[in-house]
Parts: sequence; C-alpha cells; structure tokens
Amino acid sequence: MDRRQQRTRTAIFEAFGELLAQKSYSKITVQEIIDKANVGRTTFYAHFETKDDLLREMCDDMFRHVFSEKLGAEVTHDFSLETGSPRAMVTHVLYHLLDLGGGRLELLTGESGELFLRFFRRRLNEFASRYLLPESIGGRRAPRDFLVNHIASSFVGMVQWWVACGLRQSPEELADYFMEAVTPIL
Amino acid sequence: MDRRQQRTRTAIFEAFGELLAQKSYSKITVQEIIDKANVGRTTFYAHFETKDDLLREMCDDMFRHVFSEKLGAEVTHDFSLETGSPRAMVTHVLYHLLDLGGGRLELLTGESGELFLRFFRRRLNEFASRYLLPESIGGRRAPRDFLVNHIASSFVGMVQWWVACGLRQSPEELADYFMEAVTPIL
DNA sequence: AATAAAACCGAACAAACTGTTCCGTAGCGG
DNA sequence: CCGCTACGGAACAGTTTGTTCGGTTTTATT
Repeated sequence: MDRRQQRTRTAIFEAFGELLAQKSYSKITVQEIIDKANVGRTTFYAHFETKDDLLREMCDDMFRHVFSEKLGAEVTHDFSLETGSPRAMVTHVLYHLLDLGGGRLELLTGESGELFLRFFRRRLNEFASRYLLPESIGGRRAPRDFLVNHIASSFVGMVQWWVACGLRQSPEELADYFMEAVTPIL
Repeated sequence: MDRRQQRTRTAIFEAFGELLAQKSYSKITVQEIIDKANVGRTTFYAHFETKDDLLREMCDDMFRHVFSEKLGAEVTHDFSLETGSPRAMVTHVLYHLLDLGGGRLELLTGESGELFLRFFRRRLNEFASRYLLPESIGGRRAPRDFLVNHIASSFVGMVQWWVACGLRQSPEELADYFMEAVTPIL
C-alpha cells in the first residue's frame, strides 16, 4: 500500500476520532474532518465513499483489535484464547478495550455511542456464543439464543457503565462483577 | 388545545413513524415528513424546533405510556404498581410495549433503534432501581448501581431480541426467561 | 536517474437540505 | 359574528454534499 495512502488514511482517522470526542457524529461535517486532517476534499472521497463509510471502517479497525488475541506493545497479560475460562475471556477483552486508548473508548458513551454499539454488539453476540455460553444448556426454559443475547447485552451495559464511571475498576475487578451477575446462567 | 394543532401534530407524528419504519432516522428529511403529513413547511417549524426535537417528543410520548400504570382500551391485565412482584412488573411493562402498536415497537430494532434505546434506557434504569432491585444488597462485591445498570441492559437486550424474533413469545413467557436470567442477583 | 503511475490538491460546480421571513387565507373559540 | 391564531406557499440565504476538472507532487520501478 502506498505510503501516501497510509498517511492520509491515518490522518483522517485521527481527525475524525478527535472530532467524535468533541461533538456528536451527526453534527460533524466532512469539511471539518478534512480541515483537521489537512487533506483535500477530493482525497477524502477517494478514500471513503461517505461519512458513514468512514465510521464503518473505523469501527471495523477498533473491534477487530478488541477481539484479537494479541495486545499492544506495552500491555501484557498471560492468556490464550484456546484454554481460557469465561472469566479469563472477559478480562482479556476488557484489557483490549483499555488498550484502545486515545479516547476511543469514550466514544461508546458519548453522544454517538449508539453507532459504535451496533458494531460492538454484533461482535459480542458471536463472542458470547462461542466462548462464554456452554453448548448444552440443560434444564432451562429460555432458548439458547435468548441467553446469548442476554450475555451480550449485559456485557455492553457493563462497558458503558465502566466508561461512565471513569474506568475506575481494574479489568479483573470488573470481570468479577460480571461473573457474579451472569454466572448463574453459564 | 386548538383542534388544528392536534390534527397537524398527530399527522406529523404519524408520517414520521411511517418513515422511520422504512429508512434510518438520519436519512429522513424534514421535506419528506411534511410531504407525507401534508403540512406546510412553516407549520412544521411552528410545532418543532428541529427534527431532533420531533424525535424527542415522540419518544417522550412513547415511553411515558410504556411506564404508566394504565393500559389502552382493549388490552387489560390485572395489576397494581404498588403490590407487584418483580415478575409482575416485567410482565406489566411488556404488555405496555405490545400496546404501543402501529409499528412503534419495531423502531427499537430498526436502523434508528439506537436513538430510541437511549430514551428507553434512561427510563429503565430508574425503573430497575425502584421496582426490581431490592434496597439492600448484602454480601455482594458488585456495587448497587452496577447491578441496576446490569438489569436495565438485560431488559433492553431482551426487548430487542423479542422484537427481532417477531414477538413470538407472550409477555408472561418472556418474563419467565428474564427472571430466570436475572433472578439470582435480585 | 529517468519515467510512468499513482495520489494528491484546489477551485469550482450543481444539487439538496435547513431554517427563516413575509403575507394572504382559512378555521377556531368566545 | 369577530378577533385571534394556526395554516399555507413561496421565496430566501446559508450549509453541506458529492463530483469534476486540470495541474502538481510523490512513489515505486527500471
């Protein structure tokens, strides 16, 4: 990939992120983005079809990272996706959320949070189904996909609460809360 | 209130609702609304400051109804807010959601669902704190507002799932699922 | 070092949408 | 019946969007 493309792409992402921290998505104009990114109008539309497209790609980047196995440079915690207990999985994802940094996480509770949550939710459903909820749920009235959905909703709610509180709890502590609230159905 | 005002107000609400069922909120223009409502441009802005304002008022209407004690004409179920058990409370609210009718409920899972959920969530937190979660939560690690938040998130998630499934379950049945998933922390 | 390909920029553009103003008309309530 | 108020329509300036054009700079390659 051309070095210039990378430069403008990250410049746009960065500018967009800063703007999202300030004001709601719907009130951000393409003009503001390209001004802050110091990029020509034509260039923007060469990279992204529309503002929605930019948002989508940004979310993809974010959440691909959050649900990946590897963490960023400085942060580490011993973990393997294969062998993890549910509690360890939750802790893992929370560390990845923290690792996002740069105010990205605050976007979830900001004025435009709903937009990101749609993407987050989609990933979480898959995650909950694969890693958290056991295959067989004997002796329950509620269907499995109800429970998957329940877990994913709770997870989203927890993260929102966490961010709103100012990330005061450690991932481990938060995972304990979560397990306490959700273990009975696992 | 002037009869004319009522007419235009409901006409606008109705048109707005139909449009919301078709396309996402952000892509709906004031022009479309007033065309469908058959109302002059000036008139629209006499009633609502902006499109966002219209949305807000509509949500207020919706959720004031959902959390009220009384139900609409035909639907009834014996209930009193004072004496209800948590399960009865949940059933009650679900009946009220059904009672919305006219595709209003589908808005929660549509493209613009996130917008409504913000309003819904606000009400639900209050509701969960007042009616569902006991005052004293002895012997727990998780703080009370974490649990309140957890319950509210689960409730929202449940409703979304419900609507997405096509409202196949009865309120009572759904309340059972919910209690099964959430009772352990009550 | 030369060259072809590309990404970039800036300006200008039509089109759409917003929110407001002005004035004449029609319907309401007392 | 009369005054008041909501309504309608048209026109308005101000934004924002997405596109087009020609010209310039950077990149990767030979």
